Amino acid sequence: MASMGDWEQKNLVEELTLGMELAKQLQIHLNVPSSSRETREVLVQKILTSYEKALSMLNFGTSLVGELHPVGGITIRNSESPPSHSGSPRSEDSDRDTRDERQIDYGSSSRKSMPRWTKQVRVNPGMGLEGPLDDGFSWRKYGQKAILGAKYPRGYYRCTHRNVQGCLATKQVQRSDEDPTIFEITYRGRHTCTQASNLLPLSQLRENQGPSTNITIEPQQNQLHQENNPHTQELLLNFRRGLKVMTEGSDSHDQQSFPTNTFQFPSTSTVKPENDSLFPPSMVENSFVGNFSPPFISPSDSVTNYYSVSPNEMQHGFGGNKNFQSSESELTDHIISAAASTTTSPTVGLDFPFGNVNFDPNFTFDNPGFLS
DNA sequence: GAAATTTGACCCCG
DNA sequence: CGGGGTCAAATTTC
Repeated sequence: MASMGDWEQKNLVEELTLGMELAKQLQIHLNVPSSSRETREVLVQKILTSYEKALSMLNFGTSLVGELHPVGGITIRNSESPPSHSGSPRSEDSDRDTRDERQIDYGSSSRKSMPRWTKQVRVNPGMGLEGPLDDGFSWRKYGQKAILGAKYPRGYYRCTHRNVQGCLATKQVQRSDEDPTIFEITYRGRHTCTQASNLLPLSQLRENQGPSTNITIEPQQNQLHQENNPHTQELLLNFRRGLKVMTEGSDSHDQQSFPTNTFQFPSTSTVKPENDSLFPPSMVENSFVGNFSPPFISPSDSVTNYYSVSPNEMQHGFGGNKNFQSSESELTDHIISAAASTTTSPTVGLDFPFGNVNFDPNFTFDNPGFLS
């Protein structure tokens, strides 16, 4: 594992460098009248992706979005204006893009304590559906129900590969009463399926993987707080690149233990509009999967956090160890909401979770060459 | 014909 | 008891 640190770091540097290059390109484009807006946006997008990825690399161990209390309690972050369905119609029209906010809550629940987080996505009819529509996973609808007080029915989806791979991830899509453009998508459980299609990193992985298998992710029990913050997950997803992950917990808890998982990634999405949706699948969903912060990251020595991403998940951790949380059952209800994008770039499809990403304060780049 | 969706029944929990 | 979630048979779609 130690070797990985370098590897990660190297990647981080590369990623940031890439971001810088992209920014330069954008700069150039800004001065070139002929460059299309699209081109610029593409660049912006790439830049964002690059940074997100970089952040995700360092973010792992510490950050959760905002600050979750290490142990429990409820945290609410950045609650921009929650979609005020009821109250005043969102007067802010400034941002029409798909904005999303989400809240997570680690489930208190019972048996399957799986983490659960909600994302609200707003889709603009006008725009292309560029949004993050795809979370990359394939979902199969297994139910729809009218919910009390809600005008629109709620759709229930589960991972298509559930039977085959035991992927327990599910999501619920509920359209907001008044603003049909807003969809609240609640994800439960992480994907364990391997529908990888775009595993870019594969090549890298191979090289790196030592004796062991390539990306292996084992369920890890994070006994720490819950680190899986959706943001991170999202980040991960967004870049569909995986890194590697190592985890230590080897014991699998209740749920199924997937032997080693490889990360999964989304690539195809098969989301379809449900009957209640007015829009095409433009709505999105995103899912991610877990990540966590490996226990091995020490706060003090920052840099070495290598980390990896695995959009995979470990599903234990949350519920699995009830011990750590038993004392406060509440901790399960962390809620984080993030508002992401600012009014800028209406057309950016990605939402980015930035706003809340925290760096590890201690983090330092050892690498002198970093961003040189 | 296989796979996905629809939809009412069924189940669990508060 | 009722709401919310899931199952599963029927049906539709590919």
